[in-house]
Amino acid sequence: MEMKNNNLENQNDDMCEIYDSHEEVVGRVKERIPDEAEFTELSEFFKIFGNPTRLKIISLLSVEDLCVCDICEALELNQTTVSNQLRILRANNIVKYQKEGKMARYSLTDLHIEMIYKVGLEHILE
Amino acid sequence: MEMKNNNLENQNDDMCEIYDSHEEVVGRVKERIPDEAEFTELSEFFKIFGNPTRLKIISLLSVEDLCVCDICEALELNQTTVSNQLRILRANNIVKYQKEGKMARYSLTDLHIEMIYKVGLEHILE
DNA sequence: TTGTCATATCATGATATTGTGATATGTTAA
DNA sequence: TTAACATATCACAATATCATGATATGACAA
Repeated sequence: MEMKNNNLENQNDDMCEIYDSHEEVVGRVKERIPDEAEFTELSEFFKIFGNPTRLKIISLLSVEDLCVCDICEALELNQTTVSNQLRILRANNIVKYQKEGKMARYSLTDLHIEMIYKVGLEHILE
Repeated sequence: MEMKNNNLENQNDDMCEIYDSHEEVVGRVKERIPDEAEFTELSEFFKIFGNPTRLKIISLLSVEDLCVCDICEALELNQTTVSNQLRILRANNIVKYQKEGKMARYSLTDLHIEMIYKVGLEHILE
């Protein structure tokens, strides 16, 4: 298709009254988006929300802080699965925990997590 | 480990002054979370945000509506890649489009998308 | 110490997702 | 008609992610 090479030369002007030329538009929007590294980091962050088990954990913790075994019971999942997902959630700064004897009490890192979860839920329910 | 079978019998009471019994807690939080189907749908929805190319498209469209070739140019990606990701974004109700001659002008479906994107960005930048 | 419990880590096969080349569709202009 | 362009779909190899079994760690009780 060789779009890249041709695109700037053969602009069709049939919509210039309504919209700016493509060249102008492209230049303008390019300036206003984050850089590569931030997109990578952000996509890693959102990837965490893209798994039902992790979402369930986030959902539980948005109600109240819980230890691992309570999460296992509430979700009827085995301990390895929950623990593995908690590790991923921890590594991505989505949950934090506090050791209490042999237990580990997990909670959400901050309000952003709850907001994102709730806005998403709102979106799919409407 | 057989946690499931033992858990209800051998509750350790050493934290009952501070926290409710595990049984109570588990019962209570279980009631307050969505059902299986909603978690599946929500995770499919969030999965879309977990890819840098799609995030870039969302980011561009949060600045202004764009046609496919402008997106290709702005992101320096080939047309197939962009078109494929746009299909996924469409299928998941994240972008919509309007045909204008041979062009297709894409925009974000609603404000939820922009909110989620921006809260996420805020989270990783802090 | 030894045992048990709560949790974490490692390894892995099954499955899903990625970007992209090849190709198709549909629109406009000549 | 034919050609050129904008966009969409298909097919696929490379890569990533999943849940889970096996196993390790670390705390407390006996």
